Amino acid sequence: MFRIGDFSRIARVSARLLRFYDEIGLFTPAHADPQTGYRYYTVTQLAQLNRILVLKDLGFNLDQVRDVLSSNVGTAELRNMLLLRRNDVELTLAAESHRLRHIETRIAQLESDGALSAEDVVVRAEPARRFLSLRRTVPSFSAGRKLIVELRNHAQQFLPKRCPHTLIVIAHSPQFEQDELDVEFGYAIDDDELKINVPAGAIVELRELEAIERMAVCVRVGLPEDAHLVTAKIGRFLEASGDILAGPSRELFLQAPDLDRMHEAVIEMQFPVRSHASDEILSQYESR
Amino acid sequence: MFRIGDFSRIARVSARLLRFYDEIGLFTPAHADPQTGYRYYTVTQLAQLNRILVLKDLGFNLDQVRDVLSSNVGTAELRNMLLLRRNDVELTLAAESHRLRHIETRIAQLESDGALSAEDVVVRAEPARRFLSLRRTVPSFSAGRKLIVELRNHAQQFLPKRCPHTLIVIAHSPQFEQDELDVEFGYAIDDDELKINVPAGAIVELRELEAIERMAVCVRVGLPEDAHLVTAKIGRFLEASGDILAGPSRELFLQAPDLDRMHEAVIEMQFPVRSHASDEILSQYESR
DNA sequence: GCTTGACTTTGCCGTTACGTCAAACTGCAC
DNA sequence: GTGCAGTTTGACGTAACGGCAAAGTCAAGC
Repeated sequence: MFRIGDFSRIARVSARLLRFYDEIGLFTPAHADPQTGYRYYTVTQLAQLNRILVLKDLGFNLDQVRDVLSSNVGTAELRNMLLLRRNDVELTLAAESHRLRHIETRIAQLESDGALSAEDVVVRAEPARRFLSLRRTVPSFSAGRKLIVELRNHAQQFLPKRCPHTLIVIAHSPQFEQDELDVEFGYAIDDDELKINVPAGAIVELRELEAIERMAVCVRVGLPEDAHLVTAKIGRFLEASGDILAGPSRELFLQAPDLDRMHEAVIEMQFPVRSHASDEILSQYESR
Repeated sequence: MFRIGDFSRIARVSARLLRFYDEIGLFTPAHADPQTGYRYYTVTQLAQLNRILVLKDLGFNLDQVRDVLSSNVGTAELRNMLLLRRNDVELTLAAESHRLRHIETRIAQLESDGALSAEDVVVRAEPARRFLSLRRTVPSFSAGRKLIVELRNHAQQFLPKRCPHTLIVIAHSPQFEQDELDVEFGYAIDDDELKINVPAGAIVELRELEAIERMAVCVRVGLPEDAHLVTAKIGRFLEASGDILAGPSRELFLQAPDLDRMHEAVIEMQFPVRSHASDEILSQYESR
């Protein structure tokens, strides 16, 4: 029988932690003096404690450790938990190596430019949403603007009064095409539950706007004519980070005023990206 | 000027987070109505917020983000911070891939044995300490036991009354030698500040016991004759985890009673280990 | 038996970066 | 005026502990 101090020195665990584990019922002393409250541990408890530490090392949280130890879980379930853990660790591993590459990008930038550029480009995930849209091939962007009116006219009848929706323009043709632009104008529906019925023959079409796992995003204020500034920024970002474009870009109208006051518009430009190198690094771990 | 809800939707961060950032002074709204307390944000603040998100993405905590943004840090300092971050990320990366290998080891064990074996072997770091010892070559372990008495007799004069110390036995010769055992008996001094003077001619010698980064550890109770059980356990652990032995093993007497009651002793067996595979994985990232 | 110092107890606060209510107040449309 | 969506502050919860303080306990020395 050891008192908590001796036991903590032997087990190389702080006495505070032993008390904590006692408190949460994860690891209770073999004996506790009812008078004084003193905790007494036995050598055989060293093995128990070590089991806890091992499971913790594997990345399980204390609730899971408790479950495993109290044998609430059988072998099969334990195997599943381990497989889940492996998955999690692989994800964090991938995320961390991504992060590492970003950091190195920044260091390189700092050394060449002396400043952080491309600093307002952010990468994030974009969820899937329903999309009520029409798609056309137009000769120019300015011609495309008329499509906004057309979209509004044809879409409004299918949208309930107070249905939140966002105007999104998708550029299906590659950036620097000649004078044939394949663009899609549509409203993204935020409410997933809402029922919308669009007949087959309608001019607008209801489809799913795909989710994008990694979307490089930059906000622009003002006329679409300023878009090239943002494009250049994204270009520098891609160059620096080693990512590549992975799909048609989108323009999301965060704040869309009337057509005659477009310079007050707030537009988020979205570019799906894919990491060129991370696949290799990932396969490292996936191949085991 | 946006109210917090619109701004949060545009920036894709929760309103609660914006209030929190305001509260901690990281990101304050461009304007706040003194009457109502309503927060108002401008489009230009989107860029500021994005800068914050980028730095957070790189793994900086909010204090560091604040420092970087308030330009308390120059370019050189920022570079240093990035280098430090890179180091940290590389460490977590290495730790995670270690963890992944451990998890896979456990899965494999589970699939072959149907149970978790080697479960009470723990790997941890061992700090460097001063070591007051004598080293001999003896024919057998039982002969070695006399060395405990000799050590005590010769070491006591150099140790102050209440100096905490731990008996450690180091097996310098490989595990399964013939009948020549190179062993070292000594006391590890816990108090680093304490001055200890050992003359050059003394039988015991004061040296530094090296720190071990990864020490596989297992606690044993009772006679040294039972040591082979633990050795076998460690062996299985190494086999399963793919680690290899990386130095002389140690026996640390956690609770050393009198010589005639050795069966009550609590002994921690320590085996320095090195990961065979992790070096390759690490070099992956170190080579950039 | 008494003192002293080392040890232990409980309890409360702090950490990080937010999420989750709850009650009260505001803005805006009808 | 009224309803309702939006906003405010505030308090509490998270995971896994570390730190500190006041009070009680143990064992050894006198």
